[in-house]
Amino acid sequence: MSKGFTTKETILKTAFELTSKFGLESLSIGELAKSVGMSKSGLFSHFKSKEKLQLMVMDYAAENFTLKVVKPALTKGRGIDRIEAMMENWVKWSGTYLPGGCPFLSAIVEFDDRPGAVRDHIKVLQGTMVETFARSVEIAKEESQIKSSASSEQLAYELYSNMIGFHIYNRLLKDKNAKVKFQNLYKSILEKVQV
Amino acid sequence: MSKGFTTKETILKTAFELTSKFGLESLSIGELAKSVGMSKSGLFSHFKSKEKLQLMVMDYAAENFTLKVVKPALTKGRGIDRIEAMMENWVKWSGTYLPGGCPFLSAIVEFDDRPGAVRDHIKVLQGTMVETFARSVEIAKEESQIKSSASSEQLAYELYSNMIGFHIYNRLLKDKNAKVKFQNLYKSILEKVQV
DNA sequence: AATATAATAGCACGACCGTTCGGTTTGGAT
DNA sequence: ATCCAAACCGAACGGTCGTGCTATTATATT
Repeated sequence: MSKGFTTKETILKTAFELTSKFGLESLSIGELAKSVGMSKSGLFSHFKSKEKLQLMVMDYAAENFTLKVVKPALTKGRGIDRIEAMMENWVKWSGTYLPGGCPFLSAIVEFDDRPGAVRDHIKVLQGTMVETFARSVEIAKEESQIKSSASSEQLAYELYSNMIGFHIYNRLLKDKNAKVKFQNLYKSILEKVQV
Repeated sequence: MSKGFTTKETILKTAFELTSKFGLESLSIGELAKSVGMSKSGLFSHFKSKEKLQLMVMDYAAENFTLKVVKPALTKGRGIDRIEAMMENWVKWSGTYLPGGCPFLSAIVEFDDRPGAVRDHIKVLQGTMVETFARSVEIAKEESQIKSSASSEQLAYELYSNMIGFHIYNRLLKDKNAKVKFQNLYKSILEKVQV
């Protein structure tokens, strides 16, 4: 019971890193086994199919995101501070913590045209992530820090778009001012609706 | 001379569509040959390597983007009208013209961690695309429609992020209001700096 | 119409893919 | 110390991948 759990965790951690670097699609069982240092079949027996592995990697990534981005922001008070903390945590996550690109983004673009369990799962995970943003905006509205007329769905969309934009500017274009642009945008997004 | 050119164009068109649906990475020569209706080796001889094929597909996509998004907007007058036309053309391109997702976006996330000719090429193409946006903002500044204090680089970033955000909301999350959110954002981005 | 050249097909190659199976090693409970 | 189940390995399977090679067919030029 214990041993199996430990190695499975090790596998998922390595798989998470490989996915960040090369995408969920290119994550091959043979290569993963080599990275972990065990046999292909030994690794495979932990997951009964590649699809199940992919699903678990996405869950691992989601937990990681919650742990590194969402949870630390909860120590901040309810309102705009918390939203800004989540934005800054995201920059750190995307820019320094991850060994490669955002595992969700690659999964999204790789699977949004392939119907199946993986696609459905990513959709759910990204949906809850967007809802988390929308909820934090709602809280800021309850605290009278954001105009009650503002749409939390719209704001969540704007914050989300900014995150993806930063990621591409930072990773592909290697824009040195990507972080500043990101901060400028989320601040002006919030200013616009601030009471 | 003529025949070769025609079939090569046919191949690239099909490859462009397959890339839109499944990504540049998953574009396999065998599958592409089957779609076009010719033999694997016959198709392969047109491109001396898979990498060259990928580069040409990206060029094809860039031409297509220019043709469908940038060029039609040039009929509009210099200034904000033209910027808004490009935004609307992009929605049409991304939402209705393409058979799948944005071929650039998939290429970006698939290759931003794989050094090589493909990565370098995408970087150049996306760079010029962003510069096109920045340039159209510059023009609007020359026409005194946008404050001269506004940073065209910053605005290009904001417009670009919005485009990617829309794409994900529309394709993965299947948000029915994605287009409205997109329009709201680019309008508020432009309003903010309008003279 | 003859000829040179481009375009395409067929076949084979080594490598890797996900998956299965039979056997071996290992760890924890009795 | 014994025993059983869990963990792991090695080898092999049918497929697909990109890429050569040789031969054949179609096209363009003279």
